[in-house]
Amino acid sequence: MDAQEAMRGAGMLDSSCMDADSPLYATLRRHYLFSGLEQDDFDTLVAVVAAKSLAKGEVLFHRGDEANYFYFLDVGLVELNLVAPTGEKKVLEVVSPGRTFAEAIAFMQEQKYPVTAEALADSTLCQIPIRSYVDLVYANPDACMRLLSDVCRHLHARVREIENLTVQNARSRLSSYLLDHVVETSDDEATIRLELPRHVIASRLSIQPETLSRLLRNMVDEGVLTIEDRVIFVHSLARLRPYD
Amino acid sequence: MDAQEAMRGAGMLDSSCMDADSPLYATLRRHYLFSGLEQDDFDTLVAVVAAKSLAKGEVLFHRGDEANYFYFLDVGLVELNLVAPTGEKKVLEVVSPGRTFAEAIAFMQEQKYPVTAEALADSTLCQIPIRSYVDLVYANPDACMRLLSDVCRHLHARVREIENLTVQNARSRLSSYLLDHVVETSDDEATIRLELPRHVIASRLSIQPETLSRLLRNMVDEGVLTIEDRVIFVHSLARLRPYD
DNA sequence: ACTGCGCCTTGACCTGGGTCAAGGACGACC
DNA sequence: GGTCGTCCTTGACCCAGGTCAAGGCGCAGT
Repeated sequence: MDAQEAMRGAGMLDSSCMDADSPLYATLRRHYLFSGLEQDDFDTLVAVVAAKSLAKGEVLFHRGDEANYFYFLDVGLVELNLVAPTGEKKVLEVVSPGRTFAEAIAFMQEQKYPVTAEALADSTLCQIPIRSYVDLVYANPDACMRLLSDVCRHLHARVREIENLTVQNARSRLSSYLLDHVVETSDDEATIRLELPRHVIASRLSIQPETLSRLLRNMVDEGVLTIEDRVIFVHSLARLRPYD
Repeated sequence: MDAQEAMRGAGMLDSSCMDADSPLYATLRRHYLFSGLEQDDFDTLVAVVAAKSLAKGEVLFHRGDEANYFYFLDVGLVELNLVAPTGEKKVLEVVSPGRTFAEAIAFMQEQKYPVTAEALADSTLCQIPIRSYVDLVYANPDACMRLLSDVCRHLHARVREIENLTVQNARSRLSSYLLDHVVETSDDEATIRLELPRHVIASRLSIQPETLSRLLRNMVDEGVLTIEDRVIFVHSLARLRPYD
């Protein structure tokens, strides 16, 4: 019990390296941050990669922690957030399976996580030592270029987010969010599936859950959409974005 | 007259390549994006670099323009901004001499400027073909690493900005701005020089000029600081950030 | 000297969205 | 089947900051 508790505290860690025939090995191999690597290089890297599991609500790392690893999410959901001195939390990003996160700190002067990572659901991930990866990249222009483009994409996403926050209001931010999550569309109608709990969505949009609730209510009242639990039917995509 | 007008329209361009003994050549050589390059590589690059000058208010490129160049600012001041469909403008960043900008788009999938660049003062800059630079970097791990760290620094700055916008209010954003612009400090006092017109500062902070004016007024009324045109004397640094 | 034009300040007013408080709906566990 | 916890909704109220309108100040051009 004690031992188990201790492991939970830092997330469970399985140091045994991955098998070359495991599905995870293959998935990782195909990831764009690794696909450019030579087979040998990849194998040396995998040897220092550890599997890790997190229970829902567990924190993987805190903002300001020394950053020695970046992560690949295999199963689950991880949120990257900022916490204000006053205690309020802002969700910057929600990472879904198949994606890496925190790879960008590898090249920052200050080797500290600029965000906090917390599991939104029970999750399993791969912990990749930054140092080892950087060494490989250094010798591999292709990987370097991919990494650059990856980081630039992040940068661009952040610029768009700042735009959302400053030149758009809550309603249009919600519209953008909804449009980004359409699962099926035809003509002027669409179906949307909300994959996250409402309060996480609210934080992503930098509004309060109450406001999110009210905005959705308004849209329903306007006849723009109908809501059935986590599924939303948009009746008029045109009217979803009134002031563009 | 006609010819001059035409040139102004797109900014004046001087295609003659730089002399190896000009001060600008030396400055560029020392810039961290170039200092890692071999002398030969640098010289081939310089051969395709063009000098450009902009009058105050002139736009260098618009958001969405095809991106073939990034820039080094030699003299002047350039603002990077976003314009909302409604016409309001948000200043993302103000570039001062000695800095490069737009280097990050080099590695984005979409080769379009994500922001608009506008001269805040008469400026002269170097126009560097992205393609040529990328080719060099590709062959040069050192330069690649520097570039990565540069882009990551930008990314981190954006994350901090999002934090400012969401978890801090206008007053603390202003405090942060002031603290970032201290020119002289001793004990609990400091002197600050505002290098930019008030309305540009306001936009950087995502507030209206009126609000900026009022916030400064409040601080003066509270006895926290005194203002003399563009110079601000802070009497109590402690009281500048009341709620941290 | 006069006029015009940026740029800043001030006041009066308005509103989007936050805060607080009170439930309702649903599932998990005993 | 209760009861607790989590998540969501709704209503009432409030406030930071935006908007609108009216000057003030400095300086460039004639």
